Amino acid sequence: MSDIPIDAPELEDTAAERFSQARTAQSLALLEDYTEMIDDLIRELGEARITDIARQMGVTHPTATKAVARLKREGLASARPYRGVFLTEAGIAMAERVRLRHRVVVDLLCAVGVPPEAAEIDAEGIEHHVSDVTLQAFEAWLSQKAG
Amino acid sequence: MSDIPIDAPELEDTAAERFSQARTAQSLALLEDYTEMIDDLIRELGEARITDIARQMGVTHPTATKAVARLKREGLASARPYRGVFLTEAGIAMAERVRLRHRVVVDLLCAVGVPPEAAEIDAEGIEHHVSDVTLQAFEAWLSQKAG
DNA sequence: ACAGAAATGTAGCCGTGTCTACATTGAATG
DNA sequence: CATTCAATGTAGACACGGCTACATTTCTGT
Ligand SMILES: [Mn+2]
Ligand SMILES: [Mn+2]
Ligand SMILES: [Mn+2]
Ligand SMILES: [Mn+2]
Repeated sequence: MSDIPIDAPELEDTAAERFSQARTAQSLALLEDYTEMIDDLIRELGEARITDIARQMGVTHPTATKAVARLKREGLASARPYRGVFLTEAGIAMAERVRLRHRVVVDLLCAVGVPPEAAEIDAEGIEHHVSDVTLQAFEAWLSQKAG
Repeated sequence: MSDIPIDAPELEDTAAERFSQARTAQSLALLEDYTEMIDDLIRELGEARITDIARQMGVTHPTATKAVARLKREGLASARPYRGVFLTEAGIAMAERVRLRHRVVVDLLCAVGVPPEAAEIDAEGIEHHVSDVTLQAFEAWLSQKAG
């Protein structure tokens, strides 16, 4: 690196980096959705059971079990057989971060005229691809618009 | 359906639908990125070779080959051994649709103050989760802002 | 306390997307 | 024309995320 030949094409080389970053973001999406949603369940019901997690995600219970196994493997959750699922500190942190992003994305979509129903649906996918700098820009724009 | 019990919780049932739609959108993301990018290559270089496709996507050439196989299977591309890859009518249509969405998303992000570099990166993931109604809202908002 | 129902666990299948390693083909160079 | 190298094909491994089917455990109502 730092070896950028003068006049090199190199125009396209950045595309690979974009796609790569999008793939990385996507690989985190499932973890983000599960942590946020498990946190929701704990807040609302006092616990997060596999059945509820599965229903909430729209998947079967073995799929939810596998996802929780991955959460545990990545240090985001803890669970013991036949007991509810709990989030670690890291899991709670991820849940809160993703909840904030979800809300801000929905707010921004609504603010530019997207119907709330569509905003809520699209935000579920968009949120995972909003970088910190973009999130800050959204927040700044929203507060400037309101204030 | 049409059997909505009065006072039912049912609040959470919509979440599953959101997640499900996000998963569907994601399953199309790879096809969209490849069609758009192959179309770009054909425009710029006159042909889309596996090596170029792979470099552009930031993957190895067997990965690109498999992706092209899926494009063919889904009727979006055609290719014969040791020849370049071509898009079908459906593939070209998808490429153009996705290119429009990409551009509109970047424009909107920039318009609300996201730095162009970040806008370009984030748009690569966001574009796949922008529904038609949201796209229209973006376009309306942008043209209203400009006009 | 017990039987039945509900929840959870587990095994194993499939499709996808990534990779490495190796085989084959095509193109360029002398 | 022969050699060599780049491009392409192909095989096979792995991780992931979805599913069905079946086993086990826990909860619940009588
Ligand atoms: Mn989401
Ligand atoms: Mn969300
Ligand atoms: Mn993309
Ligand atoms: Mn794009």
